[in-house]
Amino acid sequence: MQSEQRKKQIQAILSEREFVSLEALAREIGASPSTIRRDLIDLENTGLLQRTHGGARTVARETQDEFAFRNRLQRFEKEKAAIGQAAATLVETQQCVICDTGTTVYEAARRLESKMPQILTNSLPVANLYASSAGVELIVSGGVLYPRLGALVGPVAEKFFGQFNANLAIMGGDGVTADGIYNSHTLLIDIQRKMMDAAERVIFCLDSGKVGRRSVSRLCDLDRVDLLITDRKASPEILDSLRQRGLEVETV
Amino acid sequence: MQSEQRKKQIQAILSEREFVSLEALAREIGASPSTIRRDLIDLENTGLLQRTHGGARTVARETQDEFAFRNRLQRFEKEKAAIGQAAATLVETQQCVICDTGTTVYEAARRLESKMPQILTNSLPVANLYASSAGVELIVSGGVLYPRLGALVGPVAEKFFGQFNANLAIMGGDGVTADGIYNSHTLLIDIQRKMMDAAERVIFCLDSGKVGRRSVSRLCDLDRVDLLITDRKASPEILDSLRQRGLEVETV
DNA sequence: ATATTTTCTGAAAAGTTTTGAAATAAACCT
DNA sequence: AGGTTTATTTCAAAACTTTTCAGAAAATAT
Repeated sequence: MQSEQRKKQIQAILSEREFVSLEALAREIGASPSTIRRDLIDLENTGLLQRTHGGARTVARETQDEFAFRNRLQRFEKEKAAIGQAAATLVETQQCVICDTGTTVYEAARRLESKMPQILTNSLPVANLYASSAGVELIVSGGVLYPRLGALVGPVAEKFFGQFNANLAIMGGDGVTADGIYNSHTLLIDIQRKMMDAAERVIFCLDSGKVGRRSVSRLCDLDRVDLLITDRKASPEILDSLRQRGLEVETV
Repeated sequence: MQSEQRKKQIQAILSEREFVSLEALAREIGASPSTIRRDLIDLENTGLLQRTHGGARTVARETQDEFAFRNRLQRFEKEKAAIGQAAATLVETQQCVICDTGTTVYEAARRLESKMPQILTNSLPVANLYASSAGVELIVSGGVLYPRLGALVGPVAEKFFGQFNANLAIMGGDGVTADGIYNSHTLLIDIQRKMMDAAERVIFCLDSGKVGRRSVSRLCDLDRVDLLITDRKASPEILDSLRQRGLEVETV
């Protein structure tokens, strides 16, 4: 059997188990340990696995699923998509839009291509959306990458949003009550405030699971928000209480 | 049987399996190994498959190519990987490394995980590498996304690299002669200079196709470079002329 | 239609790369 | 520390490629 074929087989085996011993590989593939070892060296050099004593293991990150957040997209998937769609229609051609991190904002961002917008973002997933599209001008804030979210955080990101002015900010969060908007990621809060300061109009996109909920950190009062978009499953009582506080609410 | 007919058959076979041995092809098609081999050479030259020892494989592997730049990775693929590997070994644990844009630098960057480095970069592909890896601290420069390269450019990116100090800069380019390093992407030049200023040690990774070549813009003199890593196919005469100018050159 | 040139094919010789085994060195475990 | 397991190095055999060449097939010219 040829080297290419063997390497493919090794990768297939490693995609199922996390670790394989050299001995097991040699047995399963039917080649000598020396040969397998050489294959492993090659595969390690191309970054496809990690060699260990006695075998090999998968390299830590899964190159397939870019972001852990992709998985979270499952919950309220349809609702998030509808909210995103509604937010995207509020953007006019060639406007400058700030896009926050989070799945719902991501759903909005991916529907903006036809508007030829200028997008300011600290979200790596959003940046990747338009990485090979010439129609959208995408400006990425700098910052330290916060792995779980794919968000750029820290002083560099914060300063970035202090420099610009935008027509619109499409924001996300983890909860909203009559007391204000909440977010569980404390690192993001200061950046989100700067985003809101920089935008003429602030829109929050929160699925119904977040309406009426609080989270660790309070981001802002409701009067800092121009529009909340959520879905029809949200409790009407709570939405009423928000409207009474002067917040414009749209349900989709 | 005609050559065109055989080639069509080879492609049909390869569209089903990912790899075929020469022997199997010769048997299935009913031609001598010599003939099949010549067909494979032709098909490889037109980029329709990749020849290997003992057979051929489809070229369309790595379905995850998020970026157009991935396609360019085909040329000098092995050389770039080897150069990247060599550059990665120069990084010590927990060092701070600046990673430029470009495929060769990308190959180096993806081999840094075990070094637990702090990476500063304006390359979106590099950022994505460690988007869900906690072991690497990744700091992304801000900037306007230049779609074709996945690079962040402009004053934000330039200023970013002016703020930091790093142990090492792993750089790419489009050409090197005794007159200096060249790059065809003018937008990147100013940023690259800032990267080099910020690093204690500057390493350029250029495959042999770029040795002895010039390009539109001159990036810097050779004395700004601490080490050039290239592959063995590079012309020895030109490498000698570079060494005579005091440049340290490593071939892999 | 026939002769001549050109291209293509398959086989053999010469040169590389790859492989598995043995010897040596390093790493791991208790 | 001592014993065991795993890696690295080394080397000859095997497998594969490239080169070369003569004959067959195809194309072109006469």
